Amino acid sequence: MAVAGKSKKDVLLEFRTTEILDAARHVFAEKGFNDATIDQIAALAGVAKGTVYLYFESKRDLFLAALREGVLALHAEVAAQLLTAPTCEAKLRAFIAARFHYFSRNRDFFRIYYTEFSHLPTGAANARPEFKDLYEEQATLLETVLADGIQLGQLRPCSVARTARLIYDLIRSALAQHILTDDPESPDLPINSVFDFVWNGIGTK
Amino acid sequence: MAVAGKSKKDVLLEFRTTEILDAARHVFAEKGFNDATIDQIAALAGVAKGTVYLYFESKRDLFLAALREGVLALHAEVAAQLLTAPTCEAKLRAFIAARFHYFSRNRDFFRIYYTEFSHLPTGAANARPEFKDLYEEQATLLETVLADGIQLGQLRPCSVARTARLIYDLIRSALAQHILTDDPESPDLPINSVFDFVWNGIGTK
DNA sequence: CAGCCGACTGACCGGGCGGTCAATTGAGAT
DNA sequence: ATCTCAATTGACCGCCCGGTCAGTCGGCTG
Repeated sequence: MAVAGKSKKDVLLEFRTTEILDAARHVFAEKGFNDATIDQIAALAGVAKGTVYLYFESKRDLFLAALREGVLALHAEVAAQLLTAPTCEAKLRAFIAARFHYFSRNRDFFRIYYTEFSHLPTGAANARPEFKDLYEEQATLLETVLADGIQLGQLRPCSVARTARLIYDLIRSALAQHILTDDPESPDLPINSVFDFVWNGIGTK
Repeated sequence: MAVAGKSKKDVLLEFRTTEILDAARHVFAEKGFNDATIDQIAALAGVAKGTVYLYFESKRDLFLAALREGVLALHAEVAAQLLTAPTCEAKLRAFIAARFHYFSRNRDFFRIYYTEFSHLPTGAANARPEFKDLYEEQATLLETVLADGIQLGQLRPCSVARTARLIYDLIRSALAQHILTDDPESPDLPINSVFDFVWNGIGTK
């Protein structure tokens, strides 16, 4: 049948694509963008170098594809978790927890996400405007939660944009501590620490 | 006199060194380590490429020297400010303010500091153990402030190491927003925002 | 079985840049 | 004026790696 015929080709294509993307994520995570080579990625994926270029335009394109795929999955998961949280406090906690859980399962991805994200604000020549949008999307999600909370009097008034960015980066920082120190510990402790820090600050009353 | 003779040579040496370090900082800040070239740095410093190698062993060595110089100056300034602060609350505020003021005056340096710092926790092949120490030193400073505050009952108990790291990264994040968006605005507003966030959290009460 | 076609291969190319070093310069010393 | 030598120069070298493409392979079709 037509469907099966098409699907057969697609399955192979998707298999190769996944294979290469996984290899890319691993090598990029290990070496960083500049020190990773296409040869290493191809070898890990079990294909020849030329094959990589049948599936991706360039090294940068491959990197961005690996990043994009991960970011989209992350955002989908976070958004889904937010929907199930009733209160503003629960939403904030869900936002933190969802990110911790996702990245605990995708450590290689966290590495490239973390460093790439750090490059963004420098606005260097290697600026990736297409990713500004992906990140903005999440920041906006958090801003909405904050704005609602302030509206309902559950949060102290503050600059929503500024605060959202602070919380966002705070979570990244805590994630780095948790993920990058091959710490197999459950993520529940850091999740609670971060939430408590954000919600209550460090001062007494 | 001997002093003058020696000093004459030293003055030239120091002049060239400074010249090259400033140029390096600017180019590295603009392009990042990999995309910066020694030729660009030499041109900006007004010397030939070979001259750079009379003063620094390698590209990496030059980069580290530029970074180290800035970090040492920063740390000296922060430590000095901390001494003048009587209470734990004042010390925390001084810690934040000193960093904002230093980096406002050294924007090129902030760029390389920021990105280099982001690479550290990834522990990639390009790990720079010598810098772990420089950073640790500051984290320890902050930990001492926190430990004292808890001791005196001015802070809620918490994991000192973990919290110090969170605050440290929070400041970096806020600095990035302030410095990297050619925002000429006075640093006082973000300083207060960060302090308030750290001290009180976002929740009501 | 023959012939076709698209997926895959990997030797090769070219450019870019870190690093070198023989040649040059010029400021004192004699 | 001439010598000396340290500081400086910039043409040059060689490596590395992203990207290419002529050739191979294997499965499907008639």
